Amino acid sequence: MSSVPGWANVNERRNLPPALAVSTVILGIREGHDGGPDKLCLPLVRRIRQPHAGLWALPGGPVDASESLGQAAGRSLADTTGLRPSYLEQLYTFGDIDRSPTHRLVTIAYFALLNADQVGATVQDENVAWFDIDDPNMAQLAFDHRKIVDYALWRLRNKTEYGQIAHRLLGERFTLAALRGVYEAILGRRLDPANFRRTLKNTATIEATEEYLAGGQHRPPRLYRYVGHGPDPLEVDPSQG
Amino acid sequence: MSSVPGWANVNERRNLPPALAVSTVILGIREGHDGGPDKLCLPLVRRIRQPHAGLWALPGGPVDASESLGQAAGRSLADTTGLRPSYLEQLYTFGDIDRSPTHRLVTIAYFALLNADQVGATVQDENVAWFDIDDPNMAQLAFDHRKIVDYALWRLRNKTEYGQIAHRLLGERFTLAALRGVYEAILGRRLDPANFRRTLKNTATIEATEEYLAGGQHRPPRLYRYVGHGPDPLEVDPSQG
DNA sequence: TTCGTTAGAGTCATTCTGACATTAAGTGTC
DNA sequence: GACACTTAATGTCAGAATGACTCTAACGAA
Repeated sequence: MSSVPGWANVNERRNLPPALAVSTVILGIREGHDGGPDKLCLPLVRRIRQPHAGLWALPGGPVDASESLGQAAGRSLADTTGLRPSYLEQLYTFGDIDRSPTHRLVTIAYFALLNADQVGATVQDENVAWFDIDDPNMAQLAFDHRKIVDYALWRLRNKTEYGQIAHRLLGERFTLAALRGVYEAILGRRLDPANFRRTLKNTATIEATEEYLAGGQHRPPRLYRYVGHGPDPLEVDPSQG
Repeated sequence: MSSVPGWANVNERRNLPPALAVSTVILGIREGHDGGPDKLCLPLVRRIRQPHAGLWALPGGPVDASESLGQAAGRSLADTTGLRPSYLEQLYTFGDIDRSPTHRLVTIAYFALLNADQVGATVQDENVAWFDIDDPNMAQLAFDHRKIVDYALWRLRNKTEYGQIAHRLLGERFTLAALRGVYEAILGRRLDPANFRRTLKNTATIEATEEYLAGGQHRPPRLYRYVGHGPDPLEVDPSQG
């Protein structure tokens, strides 16, 4: 993030089009401790340049002339955090005049999901860290990034089809209890295990495998697999990024 | 649309940030003739400059440095068509590299609704015209505007809350039959009048008035009013545009 | 072997939904 | 004025979906 192509300094860019950037809200799931509920969490990067140097911000960067918007989101994410999420979806474009104190900045916000394995493998240092969504440190982020995070959570909770979303927060195979934990973290309330099982069996996007999860304390649960249909019309394929 | 501030020509803008524009899909409702179902329709403007000169396109224009994105959508809409819709919502941002043959163009698409009175009062000339969404002329639009229209229709059909949307396509007061016509046009299928009435009574966002619509051929229907709650977190207020 | 815990299936009452019947209230025709 | 016709509005009923709950199965730990 030291030399930023495409972003001229304030004086140079009078009368030029707005600077264009992408930022990504990356959500992952973290197991609750002491049997508590699972929690949604996300990685933030510390800003090392003005404006808002020192504050935590969403990972992102400027849009390169040679890449599409989705590609820019995927690339800038890999550059700043090393993460390559399995799901990437455009969220909203923020372009109020005064959202940056130094220049006119239009940000296309993306929304990404990471499965549990990827969350665990993340390297953290003093400039990249994970926060629970209810962490007090989340109160003050750079720019209007707090607003962007809130909007991402609102969208997640109002998704009509959780199937896709939930399975992308887990691995390829998962137990129904783990899937229920994801739903509970998103919705913020407990669900009845029996009814949850029945409902999912009717959706036909979840398929039982013949494998069971061994090594637990109690009766080993069956593993399931997601067999959902095609993506939304404008969903991003992160493998192209 | 003759002199477009902010858009340099192709040679000038090598190595500059992408050009930023807004385009708006404005949907209105038109009564079906011969008792047929109501139809969704939208206004298009004919392009008078390259690229794609002569083709029909969504109304829009570049984003001015002094206005927010929503304001740019509202203003460019008034400039090109004279329309001032009662509802404006951001749809999606399109930024593929090759979506314009002459330059890198990022378009923030908006989605607007007009009520029946506003549709009727629109002036049409050879460069501004309304089309039914199933009109064959809609097959070839400038840029990727056909894709934008399709996405707007998909979003409209998948809205969880039709209440707001439907009432903005009608006037302040409306009959249940008119509201049902809007739903049928959006969903593309007939609905049972009795069940439709029952469902709406349970939503509590529609309120009966003491007025009746006179002048019809048959039993005069009661007029209803929309009393919905607040807007979505990021909904645009078009009165600010 | 017993106990504690989770997996998974089943029961039952309530609510929601689609299909359809019935009554109410106006206009136009003879 | 009687009648047919059309739409408005309410009611009924069966099947599906939902929430709360019970019961049995299968493991590890003691």
